[in-house]
Formats: sequence, C-alpha cells, structure tokens
Amino acid sequence: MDNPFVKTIDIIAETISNELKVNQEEVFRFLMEPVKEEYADFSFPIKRFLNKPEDLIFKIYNNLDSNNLKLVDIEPVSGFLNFKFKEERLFEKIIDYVKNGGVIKTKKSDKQLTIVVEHTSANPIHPLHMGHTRNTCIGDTLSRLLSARGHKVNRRFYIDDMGRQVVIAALGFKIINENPLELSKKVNIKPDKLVGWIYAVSSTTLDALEAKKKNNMEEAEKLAAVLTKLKSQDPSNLFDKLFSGLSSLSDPEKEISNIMLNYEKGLDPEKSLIRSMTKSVLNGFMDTLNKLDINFDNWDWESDIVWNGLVDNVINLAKNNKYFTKFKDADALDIPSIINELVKNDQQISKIINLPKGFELPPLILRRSDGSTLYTTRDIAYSIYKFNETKADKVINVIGADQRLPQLQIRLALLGLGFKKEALNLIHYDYEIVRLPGKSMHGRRGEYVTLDEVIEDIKNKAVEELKNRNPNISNDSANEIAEKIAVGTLRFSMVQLNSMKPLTFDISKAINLKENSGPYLQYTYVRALNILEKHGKINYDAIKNDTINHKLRRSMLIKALKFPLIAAKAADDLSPEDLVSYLVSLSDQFNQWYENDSVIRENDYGIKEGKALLVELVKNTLDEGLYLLGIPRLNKI
RNA sequence: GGGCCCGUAGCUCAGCCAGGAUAGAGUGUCAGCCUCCGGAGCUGAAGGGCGCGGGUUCAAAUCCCGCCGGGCCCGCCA
Repeated sequence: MDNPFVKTIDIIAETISNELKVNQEEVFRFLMEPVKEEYADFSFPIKRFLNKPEDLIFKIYNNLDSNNLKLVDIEPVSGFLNFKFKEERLFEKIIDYVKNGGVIKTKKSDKQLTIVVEHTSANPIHPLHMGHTRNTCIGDTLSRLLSARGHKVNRRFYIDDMGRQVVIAALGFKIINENPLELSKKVNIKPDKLVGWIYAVSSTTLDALEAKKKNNMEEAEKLAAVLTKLKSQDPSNLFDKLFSGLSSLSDPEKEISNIMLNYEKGLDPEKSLIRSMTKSVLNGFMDTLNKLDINFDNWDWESDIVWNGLVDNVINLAKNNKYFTKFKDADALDIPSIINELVKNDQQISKIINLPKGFELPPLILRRSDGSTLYTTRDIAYSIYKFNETKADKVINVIGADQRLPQLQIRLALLGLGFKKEALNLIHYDYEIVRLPGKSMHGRRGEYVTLDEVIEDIKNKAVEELKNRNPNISNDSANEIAEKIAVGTLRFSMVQLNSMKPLTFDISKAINLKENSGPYLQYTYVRALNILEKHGKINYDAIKNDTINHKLRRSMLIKALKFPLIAAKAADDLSPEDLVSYLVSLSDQFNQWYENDSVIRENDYGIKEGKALLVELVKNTLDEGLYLLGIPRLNKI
C-alpha cells in the first residue's frame, strides 16, 4: 500500500512534469514550502512556466480523482499554485494506511545506485580527535541517508600508512624496541593514544634537532617546551630512551627514507612493524567509532594498493597516454592539455568538473625522479579501485575543503587517463574545519583533544545534569543515558551546520539544555513515547476523522507526513542539515501541541484515539529521523 | 600575485545553486505559565532589510561586475 500523502504529491508532480514538459526532478525541486503556513501545504511557482494555469489545475484534479485521491484543494495565488490538503479526507486515508501496517519512511529513489562513501580516513598515528569528528559524522550520516533512499552504500576507510608521518612513528618504536600492541597492554593505555604520544615525541624531537642544526634557536626553544610537556605525559619511562635514541642518529633523514623505501617494497622488519603499529591504532579507532555507532564495510590499506601493483598500472597507463609528459625530469600528466582538450570544449564536463576561473594548474607529477610514488598517484589508483571493486555508480569522498585542489587534480587525471565515467562521478564532499574555542590542534606536537575525551566530557556534564533533575537516579542508569546524550549532542552538532561554514564546537554550549540540540530531539522523542505508553494500544477503528479539524493537530499531521520527501531531498542534495532542521521544527510543533491539547485527558474517545495516532506518527518519524542522524533514541531521560 | 569558500537580528544559523507571496528559526533580553500526558517545555514582546558600491530585471538576500573583512589552497609533503 502506498503512502497516500506521498502518492498524492507524486501524482501532482508527475502531472505538472508531463504538462509543462519539465522533468520530475525539477518539479520536485520547485515544489516548495510556502513562506507562511496559512498559504498552503505545498506551493509551486507556476508563473515561471505558465500564465494561465487553469488547464493544468483541471488535469491535476482529474489525475488525482482517477487514483481515488481527491485530497487536495488547488488555488492559484500571485504566481503560485497553492496545494492545501483536505484534512479530514487525508486523515481518513492515513488511518487506513497505518492500520494496515504503513510506516513513515524515507521515499525510495527510482534509480537505485551503488554508492561508495569514503570518510574519516584519519592518519593512523594518533587517536581520532575533534579535527576528524565532523568528517566522521557527516560521512556516516550521508551513508545512512543514501541507504535509506534505497541506494546500495559501501562505506570505506582509507588507511594512509605510506606517509612520512607513519614512518616517523615507526622509527620511534624501532628505537625503543617495543611492539606497539604489547606495550599498550603493558602500560595500560589505549593503543592509539600511545602511538600518538610516541609520534609526537619523535616528530618534535626530530624537528628540534633540525632546528638546532640550522641554528634556529627560537624554534628550538619552542620545541623544547613542547618536549617538556610531552615528557610529563610519559606513560612508562619511555621518553629518555626515545629522545636519546633519536638524538644519537647520525642521519635521521636517511633512516626515515630507508624505512619508507623498504615499506614501499613490502620488506620486513619494516613491514611487520608498521602493520602492527597501524593495526593497533585502528583498534583504537574502532573502539571510538563504536561509541558513535559508526561502522565501515571495508578498510583499505594504501600499502595494499601499491603492493598489488595498482599504482604501477596507473603509471603504465599514463606512459602510454597522450597526456604523459616529463616535468623537471619526473613522470607527469599534462593537466593543462587535459583541461584544454577535454574540459573546456565540453559543456557537460565543464559543468561537473567546475574549474576555478583563470587558474593555471601545473602538470601533475606521478612519480618522483627517484622512482617513488606520490600520495596523489596512489589516490588515483585507489579511486579507480573503489569504482571497480563495487561496480560503483558514484564515489563520495568526505575530505576537508583544504584538499580541493588535489581532489580536482585527481578528477582531471582520471579524465585524461580515459576514466571519464569515474572522473564525473567522483564527488568531493568538502567541509570546513572544526575549531575548539581557545585551543589549537597540532597532531605533530601531540596537541589535540581526542574524540574519546570529548565524549567523556559531555557525558560527565550530562550525568551531573541528570542527577540534578532526578536525585534518585541510579549511577548505572545515569551513565547509560548520559552516554547516549553525549553521542546525540556530538552527532547533532557536527551535521546541523552547512558543511561550508567553519564550525566552532563549544562543549558548554552544545550541552546547554536550552538550545536546540541533540538532547532536545531526544527529549521530545521520550515525551512521545511516554504518552503512547500511558495511552496503550490505539484503537484505529474508533478514530474520528474530525480529530484533525483543529489547527495544531492539522499542522502536526502535515509536518510529520512530509518526512519521506524531506529525507529524500536531504539524501539527494547530500545535505543532512536539512533533515536536522526539519526534525527540530517537527519537535517544536509537537511540544507546542503537547502544551495545548492533552491526549490522555481527552474525554471524547474517538478523538483521543485520533490524537494518539498523531503522537504515534510523530514518534515514528523521530525514530526514523534520529536513526538517520545516528542520534541514539532514549526511552527515558 | 592568483584561485576557492564564508560574510543575513546581540549571538548561532535557514533562505542564495534553480530571482518572485509582508526576509525566517533558535538563542540571548524583557514580561508571563507548574491543581500539567515529565518545565531539557509553553505563551507573548522588542530586535535585522541581508558586508559595501554599481549593474541586469516588471521583480535581487538570491544573477553579473568591482571593492572590504575573515578562512583556506597554490611542493618531486600527506
């Protein structure tokens, strides 16, 4: 059975689409919320298409009629077609729908695609920190939205284990001669945190030695202060050993490049050291991600991409490609020619690739003159791999806005190498950085607030608040609820804002109970649950249709019924923030209604059951909406 | 030097891509609401003309041009 509300809108959109010869997606885009609720439930700006809409209106009525869905009044007003549902008829259909097991779910897409979402992909050398949080939450929410929309979603984490940073951390472990995972157990510190500390000490020490060598005393002093601080965090008398070991190296750079070269070749002992170190960090990541209920389908090792020959394949392809060139002796792709020949002449391509105006991109170097590969080259190989492995229609990379240029280069390189479909369907979902008020983050110096710590902080505040409100609450239940509140707070804050705006995460504000926030939604959900629990099973057959003949109830109904379309649009536009603001506004309406129109104390039985149905619709909508945002649902607070 | 992003009520933001209905929320401020289905709630008031200046249009917060302020990016780093 179709959702009668959604079906009605579908028929309207279809008719408009056929009559105006505009495609349906476009119609849905224009089918909008009126400025004022009184005007209509939906509006369509007809004036941009037609001056005399009478025939169209007639056709719409006809089509609705033949589908037995005479549920709306249509009125042309100042350039708009205003659609207003006849509430009693609509309600009657909805009662029937729900009675027969109908639910309010995201409207499925007509085209079901396979979509890869790559997100988080943090460097495996320190714990996940606030800098990664936005990426993680956005990536997971997008995955949930797209999946609810009916697409097959494949979530991937790219393990960047071939960078210099990993090698520096590995060098640290080599010097103290310890196995990362065993050491972590021995000193009882989370593995990612331990590796983060070793990395920070190693990296800072090396920089300090370098600064001294260059006689840059100011810098050396600054770094010495960082080292003093790091020493104070020493988990188990490791600092001196590490520091003196690094200081006694005659040529640290050579040491680093040896490890790097050997690892790129897959040789031991470098291979087993780096792999085990990286795995121990990944264990820490998974532990943190579990708290947020975030999972991945695949964990891809950058080193595997290299060892399996995929990077060599790219280089070979390039060598036989017309855009292959040499740039200062290194193997490169002639990006300017790719732009001139493949992008600029093609409207479709240039619309999707969206080049910066008048910006000269240099050739893209694929391989250093010493024969080693670069991150971007490996990412080209990985991009092709992501498409091939899952036969994906689209690949979405959630990566910071600072990576725009390299991401653009990858698309252009793919285009030049003949991977047109891949180039046009590789989407860089970019976002601006997250700041913590008054704190700066430097991974290399061990300066960051970890995600674990943030969750713990919010949780502690929530426990305090819960005990304030309810002094009799048990520790266990306070802890359990607080943890869910913490996750809800964090996930809400990370996706509620347009991703292009820099986000300052202020813990004290996020937990501030008077602001619209995750806990507000969770609280509203609990309210709805409580009413339903008190009310008991709903007798659908007893419901009076005229329950809905009431302003607040009517707008609540319409609001809740819009969910399938709102979630669908949020998925298509990749804008979770639209779903967030919808859920907040649904909650606002529900709370407003709640204060003004009691369900439990309603005397008229038929109306009481009707009101209970409304509560159930709101509860189900919040249920689904909160799930999509990864905000835990509570049954008490 | 060039490119990209952001700039809307005291504060945090929707609306801009696809120009049209009196520019919307929340928060904060002020004034009210606990014989109530849990007040993390509700009711009401004050508060901006959309960074600045031009242009296009019957119509501009939305499109174009030029400025200003803030952030980011322009490596044989990742």
